[in-house]
Order: sequence, then structure tokens, then C-alpha cells
Amino acid sequence: MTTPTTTRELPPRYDAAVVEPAIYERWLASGAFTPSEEPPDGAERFVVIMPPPNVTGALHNGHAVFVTLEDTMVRYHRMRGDDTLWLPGVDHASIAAQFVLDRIIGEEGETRQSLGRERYLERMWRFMDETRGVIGRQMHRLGASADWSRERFTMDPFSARAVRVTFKRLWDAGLAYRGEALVNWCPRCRTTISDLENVHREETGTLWTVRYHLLGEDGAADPDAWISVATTRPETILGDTAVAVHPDDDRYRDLVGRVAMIPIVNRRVPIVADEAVELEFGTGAVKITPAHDFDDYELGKRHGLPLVNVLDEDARVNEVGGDLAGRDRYDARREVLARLAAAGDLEGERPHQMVVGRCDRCGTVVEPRLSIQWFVRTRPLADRALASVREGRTRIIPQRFEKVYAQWMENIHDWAVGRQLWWGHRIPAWYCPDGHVTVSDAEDGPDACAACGRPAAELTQETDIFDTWFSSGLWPFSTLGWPDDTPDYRRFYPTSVMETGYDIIFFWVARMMMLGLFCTDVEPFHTVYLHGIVRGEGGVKMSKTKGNVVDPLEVVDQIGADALRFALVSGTSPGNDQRLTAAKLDGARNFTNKLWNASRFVLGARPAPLSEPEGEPSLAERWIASRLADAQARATRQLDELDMGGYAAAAYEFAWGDFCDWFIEMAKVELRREDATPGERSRTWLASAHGLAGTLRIVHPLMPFVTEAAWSLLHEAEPRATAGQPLLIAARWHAGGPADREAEEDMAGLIALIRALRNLRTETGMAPGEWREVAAAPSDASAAAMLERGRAYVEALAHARPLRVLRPGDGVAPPHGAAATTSPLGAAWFMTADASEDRAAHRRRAQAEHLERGIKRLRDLLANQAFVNGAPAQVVQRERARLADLEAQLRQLGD
RNA sequence: GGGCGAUUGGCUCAGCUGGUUAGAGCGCACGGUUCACAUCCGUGAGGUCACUGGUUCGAAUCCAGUAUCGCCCACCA
Repeated sequence: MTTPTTTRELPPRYDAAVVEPAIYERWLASGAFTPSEEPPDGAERFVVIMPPPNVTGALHNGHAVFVTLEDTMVRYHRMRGDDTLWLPGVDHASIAAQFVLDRIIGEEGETRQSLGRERYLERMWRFMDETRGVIGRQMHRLGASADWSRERFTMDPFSARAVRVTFKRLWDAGLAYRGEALVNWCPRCRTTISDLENVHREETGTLWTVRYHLLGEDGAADPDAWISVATTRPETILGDTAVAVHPDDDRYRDLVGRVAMIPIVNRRVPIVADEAVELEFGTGAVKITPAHDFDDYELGKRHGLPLVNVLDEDARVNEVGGDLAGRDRYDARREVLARLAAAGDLEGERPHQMVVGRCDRCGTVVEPRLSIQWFVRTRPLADRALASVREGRTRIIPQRFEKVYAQWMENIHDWAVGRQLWWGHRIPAWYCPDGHVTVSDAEDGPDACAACGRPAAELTQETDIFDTWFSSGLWPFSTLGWPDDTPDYRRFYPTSVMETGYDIIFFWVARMMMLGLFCTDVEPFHTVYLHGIVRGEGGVKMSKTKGNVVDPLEVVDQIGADALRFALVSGTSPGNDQRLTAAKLDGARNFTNKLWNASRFVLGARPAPLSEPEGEPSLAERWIASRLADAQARATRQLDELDMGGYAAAAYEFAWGDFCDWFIEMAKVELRREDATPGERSRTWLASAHGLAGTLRIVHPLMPFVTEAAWSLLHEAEPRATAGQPLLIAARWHAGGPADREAEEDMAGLIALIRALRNLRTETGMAPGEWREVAAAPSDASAAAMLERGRAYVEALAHARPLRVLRPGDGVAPPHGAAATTSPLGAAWFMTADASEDRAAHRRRAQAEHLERGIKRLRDLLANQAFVNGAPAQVVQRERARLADLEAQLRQLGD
């Protein structure tokens, strides 16, 4: 970019698609994303580990949200001079990745089975190499100022080692174990899934009533005696090992202890009594299938019932089903029903609202399945993780999620960590022919069986891999080199803020807390910041099938990353969902444009040559410096408190409201004053340049590109304005400064007067651009002085020229019929109003009524003894002053 | 069955520890073509802050309850 001397050399439109990538390259080349070799002396630390996106697809709005929030935090802290690190990475997403790859190889005419484990994994690595860069490049486009030199992957050797070491430690501590249990099984993904991946939904099913005949004295089923049971899953009849009734149920009291005959498989099973049975539900008698239902499993344990598994890993009936073997579970269900009906044992059926668990990934109905699995004993881990939050060592924003977190931790079950998948970290357990288990954290596995010393060659490694969240749970420290005591680990751990979506608080945050404390004995982060979900128009969750997806990459191409970022942060609060609408994006684009144009103005207004500044700062110059200091202080506080929406609003209000709407307009008055000396013009321009620099600093963390582009031009135009710092990303943050009370008060009065005059023009139908003579009757000497100081501004911004300031004091009132108004500075009126008298009078009456209403309200309030006595003196004082002011205004309005 | 959140002008949302006449953007109405920006400028209309009760000198804000919507957790066939 070239040095601008006039606006003509600046593009009138900010072309994000061209400018932003170029700026990102400059940042990369400058090394600004990477922390210095040594931490700056006495610097605070600010470390964010990026939630690793799945490498399976393109960037979506969820990513855009976290990139924006984290980048904003990180840029702010970097500008503050903190020892800042934002470490990026990607997740191998075991089950999700396999789901995607299976589809891809399916299109190539292959299947997981046809390729086999080895070739499948080779294909997966190829897929990863192809897609891994895509996400990174998309993040560049969003402006992510992450330290790419430290980028990590949950399948890299560092993660792999951390996984092995952690598991070994868990095993040694007795917190990892292998055992038989009923687990959630997805027949389509052919793997165990955790409770969290088993999503429950209410669905309408069918409740069938089926007769189980009782065993007669002759040992055969009695055709005339039966017990009716209700079931939603008739196919599991094949695995029934009991019928249960409630012990207090008089209907069945006599049957307890007798034997029922299970149809089709002709199994003899006991009728047992158990309090878990609901008297009211169905027939009051329940068929018990311990191998295919979690409730039945528990009940079976209580009564010592056998476990009969009737389904294979594809959820097809196994050999137990006799001639039904090989049938799919739903196919088998139909057949079972048909046979029951044929035998006259199907009593009835009715629609039934029930809760069905489905696989989070593929939507298949989850099958409880009996198998031998690896578990992590979570209770002790959860207790520590719970205490950390309870005792405030880690806080969650918004705070209400601490309760959600606590409830989950309190009711936690052991974590089934094994997955019967291929893509992921293989569980580092080895089995020897004698049944011993050896867990090793060595890269090449154990040398020998830990129990009997058999050589490694005779051991076989577990084929199961870890739940993908196991490696994710180690992310805050595996990325920094743990278990080694690396310089990065020492310098950057524990981290500062974990920013992520509230939808993965259990999946991820909880696991990081548990494993972080277990592995490192310290909370992995002091703050958890949870953002909400991005929804579409009407508050609907975005989905491709609904066609309401806003593609962040398209948005970035069209209106720029800054606009998207602003839209994603403004008007949001942590933990709450937001709607990303076209209108919101338009507004954000307009703001980007506004920033660009304000910059164009300042740069184009530079006097050439610039001379030595002369004279005292003008009122406008003092005012904008004071407003800037205030905005800086607000932005600083909000960013420190992680009130990102508040920060966005403060930045917006200052930039657009204070700087553009008022300051620039007043600066124009001074820059274009005919009697201004070159030194005075230079002084005003420098103040504008400093104002612009301050604006860019404040906005930069959220909208880095347009601010950096403008900064770069400003730096070339006037290095004094940029403190000699050519790159805004590396500039120092300004946290505020002293307020100029006098300038603020003056300007507040003048702004009120200008607004009142503009309003008067519109209300009385005066042409807005026409110059009019205005008289102002200041309420007192200080108001008169204020009017003199701001005369030029009032004249220019209200088209009120000449402005005649009358002598202060009582008795000066607008002439009858004049278009008049009041403000805290006193009355003012158009002297040459040709507006209709009716309108002027109407306008005056309206103003008077308005004042009277306010006066009445305040008089009533102050007449209330309870208020005067009860409220703080300060509040009462303020109301008294207000009343006096309104009364004075009314008096001055005259008539 | 538990828990949580939301309910503020037509729309989308701010309103912290209770204290002016409840704000913003969009939309709407009216008016604006000279030198940053029509992706703009100015002015204005529009709200019983879901409802009921309570605490208080004072409540959108605190408490209790109700309603509607949404979310999370939970093993009822």
C-alpha cells in the first residue's frame, strides 16, 4: 500500500477479500503470533489452548465463534504485553472420522472390511493429510492469530505418548479396569459408545401384550394358565430369563415362585418379585432380559438370573434364536409377533410414547450389549474435579453452568473408554496366553508379561482403541509436552481460559478437569468460558437439510472476516444461543465500512505539509481524548471480565457515536476554518490521527483486519500517531486515562443544544440545510462561556449561523411565536424563522408540556418524605438538581 | 421425574451488585445530492419490561408462585 496524501489514493471501498489475506501474510511474516523466546519480565501469562476441530470437514459457525472469541481475547492480552500463547490443533475424531471415511470409500466401492485394518488406516492418514490443511487455511482467513509453529494433532506422537502414560498411571492407581458389563452398542458403527453418545429421544413405539404360559404340574406349558407381560421389544423374548412382578401386587402374589415358559425358545424361567416393577404400568408383569436392558441387568443381578445374549454385533439374532438366527433385530421382531399371534398368545398392542436411545453419530437405535470392556473408574477423579469448581480454583462462565457441571459429576458413571474402531489410539494393554494383562506406556510395548514374564512375542495387544475424548481430555497439557517437564509446559501450564461450547461441557470440559488433575495435580485452566450455539433465522438450529445454514466462509468472502467476527460477538452473552441473521451481518458490514471511511477521512484530511502544532487543544480535541480514555477503560474492564458482547458494544458506540458522529464533524469545522493557521490545522489533524489510532486500538482485537489496514496507512502518514509501531497487532493497548470533566460537560451541553435545534428544524418544517440566524439565551454566565467556546460547532452542526449569544440572565425569553427550544444551556430560537407560527407554537407548547411533566414527577418524588429520608443523600441531591434545571428551562422558554 | 434458561417497542438483542423520563441495531415515518461513508446523515413515532403477589422510599432488576417456549440430565417394560 502506498502512502496516501489525499482520499483519492485510498480505495473508497474496503475490499476484504483482497486486503485480509495480504494482512494475514504480514502478520505471519512478522512472527507476531509466536511468543517471544523468553517471557517478558514481570509479564502476566495468558494461555489459551484451542479446542481442536475435527479434521473431518469444513469450518462451520461453531468454529467461527470460538476462533473469534479466542482470537479477541488473545489479541487483547498480546497488546497488553502479557506472555501470550494461543496453541492450535486438530482432533482425529475417531468415530466421526471413520463415519466420514466409510462413506468416502463406499463411493469408491470399498468397505472397512474389504480394506482391512492396515489399508484402512493408511487410507485414513491420507484423508487426514488432505483435509488437515483445509481447516488451518480457513482459520487463517478468519484472522486466527494462533501460534502455528506449535500446532498439534491428537494423533501425533506427543498425544500418543500422553495417552499411554496416562492410561498406565490410571491402571497402576487402580482407576482403569477391564470387566464384563452391559454397554451401549451401536450396531451400525459396530462399537461401544459412551452414555453421552447415546442420545435419548421420545418416540412413539408400540407396546405389545404377550402371554407367557405357566408350567403345569406335568412339566408342560398349561394352555389355560398364563401371565401377560407388556413389552416394546418382542424380539428380546428370546433372551428372557425371568418374569417379574411387584411383591405387593395381589394379582400375582400366588404366581411368584412358579415357572413360566418363554415362547419360541421354550425356556423355563422363574416368576420373581421385585420392587422395581411398577404396579400401574402395562399388565404389572415384566419380562426380564438381563443381557439386553439396563434395568433388567440390574434386576437380574439381584435375583441371580442367567444372562442370555441373543444378538450379535450387527444386532442380528444369534444361534440362541434357533431358526431365527441371522435375522435382523427388527425382522426378528416381526417374526416373533407373527408366531405369537399364530399361537394366540398376542393379547394386544397399542401405540406407546417411549424414550429411545440412538447413536449420536449415525442415529441407529443403540443396543445394550453384554461385553468385556475397558473402563475408567471416574468417582475419585470426579470428586477432585468437583472440588476444584466448588472451591473456585476453576470458575465457569456463565456461573449457572457450575451447577450443571456439579450435577453431572455427582452422578457420574464409570467411563467405557474402549472403542471397537480402528482410527485412534490403541489401548496399551497386552494379554498373555495365561490371561494376564500388562499395561505399558512404552512406545514399543512391554518386554514381557508383567505377571508371568512371558516374552513380548507371546503377548497380543488389545485391539480396541480409546474413545476419542480420552486424548482430548489430555489436550491442555499433552500439547505443551507433558509428561515431560518441557520449557513450554513449565512456562504455559496451567493455562488461562478454556473457551468452548456449552454443548461439550461433559464430553470435554469435565474430562479435561478430571484427567488434568489426575495427571498434573493442578487445574488445567482457571476459567472456562462457554459460548452458545449459533442458530439461524427464527431461532432454528442450522442444518443443511433445513437449508438455513449461513456458511462462514461464504460470508467472509462476501463481507470480510471482520464483519463476520463482529456479528458473532455483538449482542451475545456467554452460555446463550444467538441468531445469526442477514440483518445482523449487514450491520456488521456497515460498521466495517464505517471504520474504513473514518480512516479515509482522517488520512485524506492530513495537511500537506504538516507543520508544527500551534495553540491549545480545542474543545473537540480535549473531548475526544477524554471520551477515548473512557472507552479504553470500559473496553479494558469488559475484556478483563470476559464480557465480550459488552466490549463489542463499547467499541461500536465509541467508534461510531463519539468518534465519527461528533468528533469528525467538529474536526471538520476546525480544519476548514478559514482563519485557522497551518499550525492549528496540524494540531487538530494530529488530534484526529491520535483519535483514529485510539479507535483502531480498541477495535482491533475483534476486527483485526480493517483496523490493521487503516493503521498501516496511518503509520505511513504519521508515525507519531502510531507511536512508531508499524503493526497494530504488536501495538500496545491503552487501558484508559484521566477524564477531562470540563470538556465532557461543555460538549454534553453543546450536543444537547445542537440536537434541540435540529429537532426544532425538523418539527417546524425548516429546510435542514438552510443557514438560519439563531439566538441563544444562556441560563447563566457559565452557559454563556460554554456557548462561546462551542459557537463554531453549533453553527456548523445545526446550520445555525450566525449564532447570537445573548447576555446571560433572567428576562431574556424568546419572542412570542418564535420557533424556540430549551436545553440545559438555556433557551434558543430561530430569529428568521419563516416556519408557520402554528408549528412553532405547537412545538413550544409540546416542549413546555414535556418539561412540566418532568417537573411534576420530580416535585411529587421530592415531596415524598419516605424518599427524602430513605434514599441516599446523593440520589436526593441529584433529583433536586434535576428539578431546578427543568424549572429554569421552563422559565426560559417563556410565553 | 429432576434441573436450567428465555419471556423487554414489528424483528434481533443489551440492561452489572435495585436509583434520571428502560437503551441499541434493524425495520418503519419524515427530511437530506458539494469535498470519509447512501454499506451514509438528521429528526421522529413505537414499550402496562409475560402474568400474579411480596420485599423496598423506590423493582425490568430481589423473593415466591403461574403461564408459554426452549435446552440439559434421568434405566420405567
